[in-house]
Amino acid sequence: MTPKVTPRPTDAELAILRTIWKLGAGTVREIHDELLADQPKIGYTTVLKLLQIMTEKGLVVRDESQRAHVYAPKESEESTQRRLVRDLLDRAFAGSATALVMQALSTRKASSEELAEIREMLDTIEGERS
Amino acid sequence: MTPKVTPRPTDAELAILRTIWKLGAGTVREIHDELLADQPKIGYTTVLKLLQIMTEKGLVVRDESQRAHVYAPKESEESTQRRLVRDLLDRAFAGSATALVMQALSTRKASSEELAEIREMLDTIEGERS
DNA sequence: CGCGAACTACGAACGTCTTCGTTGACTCTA
DNA sequence: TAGAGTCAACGAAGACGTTCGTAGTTCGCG
Repeated sequence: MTPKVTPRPTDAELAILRTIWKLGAGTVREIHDELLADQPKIGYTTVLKLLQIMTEKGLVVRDESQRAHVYAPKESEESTQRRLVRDLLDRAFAGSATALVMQALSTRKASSEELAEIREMLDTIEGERS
Repeated sequence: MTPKVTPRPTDAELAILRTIWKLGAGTVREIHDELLADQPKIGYTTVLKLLQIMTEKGLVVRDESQRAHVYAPKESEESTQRRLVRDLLDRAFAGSATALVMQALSTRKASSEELAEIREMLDTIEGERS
C-alpha cells in the first residue's frame, strides 16, 4: 500500500517533481525530454523507474488509461514546498521561521515588487491576529 | 583530503550539528548526552562514527589535544543555514526567494516582534538598493 | 502477417547513510 | 599493579537512493 504520509522527496525525485510542476502533467517521454533540456544526461528508464517509485510513495498519481501512462503531482507544488520548508525549519532552524526568512532574504536579491508582496503577507498575518 | 567544498549535511549529521551549535563545542560524550535529551535513542559509537565522518567531510573540526577529542563547527550556524536555504531554493523553488519566504511565513506563526524584525530586514534591503 | 518502434516492468549493481559491536589503548584508583 | 571505566578506531551489516540493461508487451504499418 501507499504509505499514510507522503515522504520527503529525494533529490532525484524533486528534480522530476520540478519538471512535472512545469508541465502540469506528462508521460515519461515528455518528462524525460524536458529533463534533458535542463542539466544532466539521464536515461529514459531511470526516469521511468523513479516515477514508478514515486507512484508507490504517493508523490505522484498515474493515469494508466493510455498506453503511455500520464503522471501528475499528487500534492500541489505549494503544498509540497510548504512541507519542505517546515522540514528544513525543524531540521536546521530549531523551528524559527524568522531565522529562515532572514537567511532567504539575504541569500538572493528580490525585486521591489517581491518585497512589497512580502510586506502584504506580513500585513495579512498581523491582521489575522488579535 | 577533505573536499574543497563542504557537502550538504545529511539528516543524522544535521542533528549532530544542531547539538554542537547549542553547545558551541563538545566531546563525543557531551554531544551524545545532549542528543539523548532530545528525541531518539542513539548509540555512543554511532555519534562517534558520525563525528569522524563529519570531520573528514569538513563539517566540523576536531581538537585532539585532550584524550577526549573536542568537536566544533567548521562553519558558523548562520552560514550553514544560508547554504541549506540556497540549496532548497534551487531544488524546490526554482530560485524564487519570495516564494520560499511566503511558504515560511504561512507555515509557522511568528510573533509580532519577529514580524517587525522581518520588516526591518526588508527596509534594509530596500535601503541598500536605489 | 511480420517487423520495428515505443512502452512498462523488473532486477541488479553500485554508492551512500546509518547503525552498532568489537578491539585495543589510556587512565584512574583501590 | 590489576581491574574497571572511558575513549578512538575500525569494520561490517542493512537500508536506501540512483542508475541503467534487459526482457516482454503493445501498437502501427508495409
